Amino acid sequence: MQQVKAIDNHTSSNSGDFLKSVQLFGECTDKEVDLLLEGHILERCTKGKMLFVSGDNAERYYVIKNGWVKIFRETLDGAQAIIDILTEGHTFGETSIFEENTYPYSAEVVEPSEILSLSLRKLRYLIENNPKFALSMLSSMARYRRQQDTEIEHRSLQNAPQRIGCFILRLLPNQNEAKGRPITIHLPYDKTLIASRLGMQPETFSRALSKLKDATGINIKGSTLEIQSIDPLIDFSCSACTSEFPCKDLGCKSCV
Amino acid sequence: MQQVKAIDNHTSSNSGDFLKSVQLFGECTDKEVDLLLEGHILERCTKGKMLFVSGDNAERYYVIKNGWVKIFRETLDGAQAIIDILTEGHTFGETSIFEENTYPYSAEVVEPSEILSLSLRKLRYLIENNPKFALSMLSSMARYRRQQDTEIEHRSLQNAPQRIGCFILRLLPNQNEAKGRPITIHLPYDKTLIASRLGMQPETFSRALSKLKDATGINIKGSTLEIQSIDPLIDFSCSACTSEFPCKDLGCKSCV
DNA sequence: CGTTTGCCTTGACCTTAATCAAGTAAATCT
DNA sequence: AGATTTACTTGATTAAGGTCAAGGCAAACG
Repeated sequence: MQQVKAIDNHTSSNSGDFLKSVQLFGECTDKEVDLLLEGHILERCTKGKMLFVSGDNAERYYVIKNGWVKIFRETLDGAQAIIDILTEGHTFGETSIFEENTYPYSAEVVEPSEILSLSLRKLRYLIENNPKFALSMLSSMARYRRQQDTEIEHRSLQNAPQRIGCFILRLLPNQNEAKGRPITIHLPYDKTLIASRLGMQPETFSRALSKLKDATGINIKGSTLEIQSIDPLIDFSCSACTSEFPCKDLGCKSCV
Repeated sequence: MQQVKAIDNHTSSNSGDFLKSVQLFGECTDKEVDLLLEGHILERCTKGKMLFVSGDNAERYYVIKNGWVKIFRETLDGAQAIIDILTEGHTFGETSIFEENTYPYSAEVVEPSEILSLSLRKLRYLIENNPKFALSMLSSMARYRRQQDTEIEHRSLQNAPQRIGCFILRLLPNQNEAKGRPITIHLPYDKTLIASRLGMQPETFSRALSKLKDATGINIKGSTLEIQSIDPLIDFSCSACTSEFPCKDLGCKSCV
């Protein structure tokens, strides 16, 4: 019993530290974090786990501790529209506070992940009673909104190989430091999924990736990419973009 | 002097009523509305007027009383990415509170419009001091975010004629009442602009519109559309969409 | 009232990406 | 290890939309 409690506390404290590292909760007090964490669940999920389906009744929201989660919707005939694919430090499902308590999209784990789920009720309480937190939340939504604007822009201005190049650049944790030196990166999830994330077919992805290789000199071995310098990638992809590199608006791990 | 003041009050009161009719400000008290309106400017703008350019220092945000405003960004070589085209009751520039006080996009009036501009400082004050208002603002941002999600979805699931059909359906002020009866509508701004709003070339728009005409039996005379029944339009466009008609998420006038 | 301008349409052609169909590589299972 | 599934690649073909060029039409202007 004692032991179980100790473990609980430990877990909770870990999750507390993690929560504070998420931009949205960065300015919360210990007391607030404790409130938010009441009844929290930290789940280790395998690939394929559906967290919720569009239309489900929403009582919880989610924070990704690590891994990747696909946010999407489906038409009646099964075509998927991928809204976003999120990782470490991102939250989802929290806007259901404003949507009659249903989820407006589905969420599926696409790589082994640790996912924290928390009570929407407590989140709502915090928003309603702490103007400062409401401001954090607004700021976080504004950031996401800008990101989606950029997403729409990319779809209309960039072609397939350029979108892939841009996607790769956004995988770099610190784009400025990456300048000029060779890097090896791993694609974070299936190529087929990257393809639909970028709004193209798997075949197109495969071909566009080799065009990108020819154009920028990157090296591809399965899901491992060797990049001698990111400069050619920047030249190739960012020319069709309205913002300069490094792309502030985009969802790399460092700009959660 | 007395007279001028009277006019000012009158104007102010008009704008006050208008502001309260906007969802974002719907729950504001008279006192709050007065605060927001301090130093407001109501400007009658002609087509082509640039309200601000991306990167400009942001001190004011805007509310459209009537007319249409294009929100966009440009690449170095002049290609435009249209983020949105807004009308009556929509606000823009307000997220600059969270963006180091610069506008992340440009705004241009595309049809004769009356535009109200207000102080960002006072908006920020209200957000920081009235949790209820912060909540309204969050709700408004969540609504917009859902709209952008849907926009991304449409770009990937609908083809050109379907996107036009969907655009037309969203012009109807009350989609449910429109069911089954003949309607005449006018395209709200230039076809070329509608084309880029929908992410296609003017030539493609022109051809796609006649495909839509063939498929749904609508009648086109210049910028006037005669629709006997919207049902064929719904069948044609909404089949490639994840939400059922009427499309709740979308920016028709009635869902500001 | 004719001319000009800008907007729109149409036609011909080209590029891109989607689709269809095999084939290969890699991972998982037994 | 061999079998089976899944993910990925490659080739051939097709369709959708983009591009280039020319012409029509209507509103605005002199």
